[in-house]
Amino acid sequence: MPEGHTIHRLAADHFERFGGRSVRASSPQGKFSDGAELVDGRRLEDSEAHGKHLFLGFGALGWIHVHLGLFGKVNFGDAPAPPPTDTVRLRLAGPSAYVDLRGPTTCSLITDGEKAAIHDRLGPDPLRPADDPDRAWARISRSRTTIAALLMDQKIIAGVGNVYRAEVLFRHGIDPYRPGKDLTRDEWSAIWSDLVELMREGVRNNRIDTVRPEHEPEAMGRPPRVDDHGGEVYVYRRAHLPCHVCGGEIRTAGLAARNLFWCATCQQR
DNA sequence: TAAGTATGTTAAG
DNA sequence: TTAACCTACTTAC
Repeated sequence: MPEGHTIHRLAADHFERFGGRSVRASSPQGKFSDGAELVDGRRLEDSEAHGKHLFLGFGALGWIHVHLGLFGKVNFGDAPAPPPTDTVRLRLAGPSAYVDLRGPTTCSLITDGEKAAIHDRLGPDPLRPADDPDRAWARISRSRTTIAALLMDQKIIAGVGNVYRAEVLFRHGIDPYRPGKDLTRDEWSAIWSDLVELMREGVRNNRIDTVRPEHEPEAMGRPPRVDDHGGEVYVYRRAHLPCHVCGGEIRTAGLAARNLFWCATCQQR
């Protein structure tokens, strides 16, 4: 269940378990049999993430490109690997560990050139240290589209999904319906650096936590209310519940085919 | 058993 | 704007 932090964590976890070693590869479900056959016995030489895209490098053979989509899941385990279930698109197995990939939107073998084309159509990623937030600002500051929609557009900024968008807008008191061009440069700088911190912590903990210390359950005298995805949040999936800061009712609405959550009191135009 | 839902994206209309 | 795709889990009947 993937926003960018999940994918960066997966890149690190794959390399930690399989990096520099040859792996056995198979596709029990069948849709990646050709690719798995080519990869089988090769050495994992590199792993990389950009936004929600994962790349596993096998040298001259190319890269396995994985996108989890909405349903994709990855499951690591220790050797010996049990028999795979029939929905496993890709299993990689080494001497000490295995990993199963299920339900991805994309799992294919690509060339360096195809990988470069994917990077080209993605915006800067808060988790890639060299990436430049000004590239996103150039688009946002000229756009009449709402900031909530812009934050989900991977061409503009890569790796932010429905949870981070809702939470970062709350943390900065910005109405999700505000047009991008009405943001100030300072607001954008603050959003970007906040995303860098939040998403790095997301990679470390493998979950999304966005609640500031002073609003944490212990500090507020309320019971911990951890969302299904695993973290403590202000607004995501908290429709009709009281805002942690002002007590007002959290609102929800559809925006760009996804559920948006916000506090109309704390988040102003 | 069926329906509904989910941290996503693309393509068709 | 809508449908389609991929999986697993929860809830309703």
